[in-house]
Amino acid sequence: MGEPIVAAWLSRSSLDVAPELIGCTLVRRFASGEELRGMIVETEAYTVNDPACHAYRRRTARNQVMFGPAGFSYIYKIYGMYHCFNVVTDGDGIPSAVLIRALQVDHSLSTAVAHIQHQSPDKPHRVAAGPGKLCRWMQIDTSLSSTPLVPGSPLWLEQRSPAIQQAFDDGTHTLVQTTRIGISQGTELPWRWYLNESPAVSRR
DNA sequence: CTTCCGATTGAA
DNA sequence: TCAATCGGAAGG
Repeated sequence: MGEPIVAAWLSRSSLDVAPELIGCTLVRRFASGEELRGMIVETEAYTVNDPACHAYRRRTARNQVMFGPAGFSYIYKIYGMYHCFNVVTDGDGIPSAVLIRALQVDHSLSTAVAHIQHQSPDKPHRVAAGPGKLCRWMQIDTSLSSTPLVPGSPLWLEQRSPAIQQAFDDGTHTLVQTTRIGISQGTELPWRWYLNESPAVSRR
């Protein structure tokens, strides 16, 4: 277990938070007490005055949580069959979020039940290599939207471990910054980041 | 109300 | 390259 990420740390521009979330851990906790973990290896930032942001046009029932304070989940259904998980960032009244696009899973930490529940055609290291895939693997759906990201909740975040931070510091881990995927507006904005050394990045 | 289409994925 | 599949958002 790492140090929990608190709302204050997320209360900054999504453009600052998104790259810093790489190497951090997303934790999914079930009512049974079972937990699934994955290291974040790919993120995208969405912010104000960003035509690709769901909150660009107006406040709606779906995107309202993005208008509130940082530290909550924003989860939506896409293409009628997948879900996407976001972390709400920045101050109250500033709609912005970071889309978590891929997790690197350490299968030695996964429990037997978790293995049974995720039947995926992919190789094990790719089970969470994409925003829709990570939600499928962690069993995340819209019922978990607007959840506070704090320990003991169904979802929370943990800071980079000392070992991971060291890997960034000594250059073993490097970040790639590029343009976002799957959008039709704001395509020129370089607001996607991924861990170059990870095999779990959705797309390069 | 009706129409359109998407912050995706996996198969052809 | 393209279909699956459906809820939210836009348009009339």
